Amino acid sequence: MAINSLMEDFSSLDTSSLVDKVEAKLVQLLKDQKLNVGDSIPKELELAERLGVSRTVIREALLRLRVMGLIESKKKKGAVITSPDIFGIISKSVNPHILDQATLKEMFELRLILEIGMADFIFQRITPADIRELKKIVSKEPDATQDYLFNIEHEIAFHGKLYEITGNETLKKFQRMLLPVFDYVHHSGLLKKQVSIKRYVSHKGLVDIIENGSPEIFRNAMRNHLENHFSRLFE
Amino acid sequence: MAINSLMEDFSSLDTSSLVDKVEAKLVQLLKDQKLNVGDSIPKELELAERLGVSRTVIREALLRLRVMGLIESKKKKGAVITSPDIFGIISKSVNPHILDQATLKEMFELRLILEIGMADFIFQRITPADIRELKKIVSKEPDATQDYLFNIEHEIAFHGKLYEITGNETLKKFQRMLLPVFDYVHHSGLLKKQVSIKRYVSHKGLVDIIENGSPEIFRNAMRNHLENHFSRLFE
DNA sequence: GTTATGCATTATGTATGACTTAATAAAAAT
DNA sequence: ATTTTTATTAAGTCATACATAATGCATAAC
Repeated sequence: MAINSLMEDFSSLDTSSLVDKVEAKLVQLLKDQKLNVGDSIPKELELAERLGVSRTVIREALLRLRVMGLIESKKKKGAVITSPDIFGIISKSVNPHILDQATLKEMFELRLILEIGMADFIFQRITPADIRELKKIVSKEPDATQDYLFNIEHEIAFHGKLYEITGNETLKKFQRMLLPVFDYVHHSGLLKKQVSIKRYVSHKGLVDIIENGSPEIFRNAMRNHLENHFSRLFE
Repeated sequence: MAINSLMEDFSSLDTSSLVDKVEAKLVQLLKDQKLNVGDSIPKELELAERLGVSRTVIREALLRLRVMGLIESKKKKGAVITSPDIFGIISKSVNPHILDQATLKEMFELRLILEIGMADFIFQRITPADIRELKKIVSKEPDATQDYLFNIEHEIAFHGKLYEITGNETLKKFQRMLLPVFDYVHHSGLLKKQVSIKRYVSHKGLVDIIENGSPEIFRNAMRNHLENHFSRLFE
């Protein structure tokens, strides 16, 4: 029993640093005081005084918030609250060369999941202008013999447009984050070799379905279109 | 011509702070030198000396890397490279109270996309043990009249298990990040009121399909299962 | 010989004060 | 009234000192 309570004391040992605490306090300040985007928070010195720590600590804590995209600090004006662009922030820190291989492979999979799952949003929000643009992109589709880079570019243009059609900016940013990863994984030795470059449902086929089909049909078509990628994962 | 070169000067105007530059240099160091996870980078003072800036600047730059999850600094041992847990990092900064409404709604949509899109991975990687567990969860399914919190808990248990089955840890972390957002959006006035709580394909129905059906069938069933959410977005 | 214990060392963490720079506001000049 | 100058303010940068905690080594204990 005595040991038990001792253990509890151990587990509840506060291992967090001063900066950690200040950071938590500041985040809570943002939450509690219902501060809106654009509002400015107290000056470094004032915070330092109020929390009874040095300006150094305050600066580090504020810096963390800044890296997380919660605030933006301007000279003279102090720090103002910003609407955090999460994926903008992290896409900066998503570096295929640094991420471990397991994570990279999982992000590769994530793309496949997204493109199959987003069918309903495409059908719900597509406009005639979108369809025209898709057709324009498809009309420029290079045949397999053409320059590799040109193929990549076309891939990105087509699939990127699909993301755009969903009208979901967060999703689009997510894709932008995934792009370099996908390319990296595709060419690294991380996956099995591409067995056959059979051509499944083409981009043109997908556009036809978008125009005349349904989300259900589109999902299966997209799944088929991505078969080359899936087979490298599953077989 | 003069104007042109002037413009170039403008565009290339270096607006970045000292810390920005040091940060970039450090990231490049990680990339170039092919440093592996676990390797340690030079000490603060050494970096300060080599780059000709104060330790303060170095510390700020290192702090950024730390917030991004690229390094971890230990006393005495200096900073060591870590495998960044991206979603772990951002889920810390995903705070429904701080994110703007548009982003929140988009993240709500993101969940729907994921759960429909992940069918293939479920079917590919599911084990008999998984099916048993799913059935166990379903057997405890509360009827609609029961305690609200209990329902939520059940929802999370079931859908969380599905994510787990995909074997994609990154996806799972992503879900954990989305969870509070989803709950928040569900109850805020952000979406249209839930028109009818018709019951579509049930959890039990989904399990049956997982056992005897195919990814194609599952996708449509899941789409139907989520109809209540979709209708709040689309109608 | 192996295991504790204590001590010195080292690198990050925190504190303080001074100075630089840039943005804003106030004052002065036109 | 508008522009220019000046002063002020708060963040950015620097230097230094000390605190704290982890590591390794030396010594002591068994």
